[in-house]
Amino acid sequence: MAQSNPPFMSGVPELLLLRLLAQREMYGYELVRSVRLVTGEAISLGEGVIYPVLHGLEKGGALKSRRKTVDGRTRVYYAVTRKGHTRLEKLQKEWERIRGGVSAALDTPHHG
Amino acid sequence: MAQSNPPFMSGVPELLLLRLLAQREMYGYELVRSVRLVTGEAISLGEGVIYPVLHGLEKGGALKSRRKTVDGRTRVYYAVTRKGHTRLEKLQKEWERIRGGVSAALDTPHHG
DNA sequence: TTACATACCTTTCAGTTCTATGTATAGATT
DNA sequence: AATCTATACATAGAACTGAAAGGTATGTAA
Repeated sequence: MAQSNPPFMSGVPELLLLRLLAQREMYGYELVRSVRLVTGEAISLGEGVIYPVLHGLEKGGALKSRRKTVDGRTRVYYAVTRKGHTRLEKLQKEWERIRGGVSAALDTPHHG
Repeated sequence: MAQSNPPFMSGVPELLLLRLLAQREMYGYELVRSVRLVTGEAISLGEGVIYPVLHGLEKGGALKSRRKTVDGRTRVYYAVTRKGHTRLEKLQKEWERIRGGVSAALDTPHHG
């Protein structure tokens, strides 16, 4: 069946990519591996997820890209703009709000 | 504009409703207020969100309902079935996985 | 009779992730 | 030479699902 919309993932790819790129510029394929790494293998994003998000963020002015050829291969490096930093902060606050709300609900002891 | 797909909310309504109903049976309108309460006002779900989720869960066998008239008003009370408990546990684990992954990523210190 | 809170429900919209698929090159293996 | 694997970018289509808006109806209070 291939469950196409797993729960709790909306907004997560965007947040993770912005966060990683806020540390240093990276290219798409590198981000695929990096997401797995920094999330402790908990979250894995395919290229089909990563690239559309990168393109969308660049279109929206949150990222800027530059091409670079390394070992005969062309890579597209992405970096966060000022606008992207603002977007990242906003997303982080939003994540914290939802996370806190869900935690509060789950921490309520239930008899069962 | 009314941002129709806010980030980080996918799966959250279902998780919260199952969790609340695991404590005691409740009716739709009551759940609307209860969600706000237990999340410390962080999360608010409208009736247009609640009812479809309840119907979907009942259809899937996770909830069972019974009608009850109180003060001349008919209420539909929902309770979690065994299947619903299984579903809740699964969702909780899933939430914990994503939450952990994102936390790990965000906790990584970044130079900026 | 007006207004409001309660109580239920459906329709429509729109945004997002995911899988699957496709192209192309470099390097290693056979 | 041929094949395989990893790298690197990209798009298309499907499925899911939360939100807003609208609709019906009743009890209570002003």
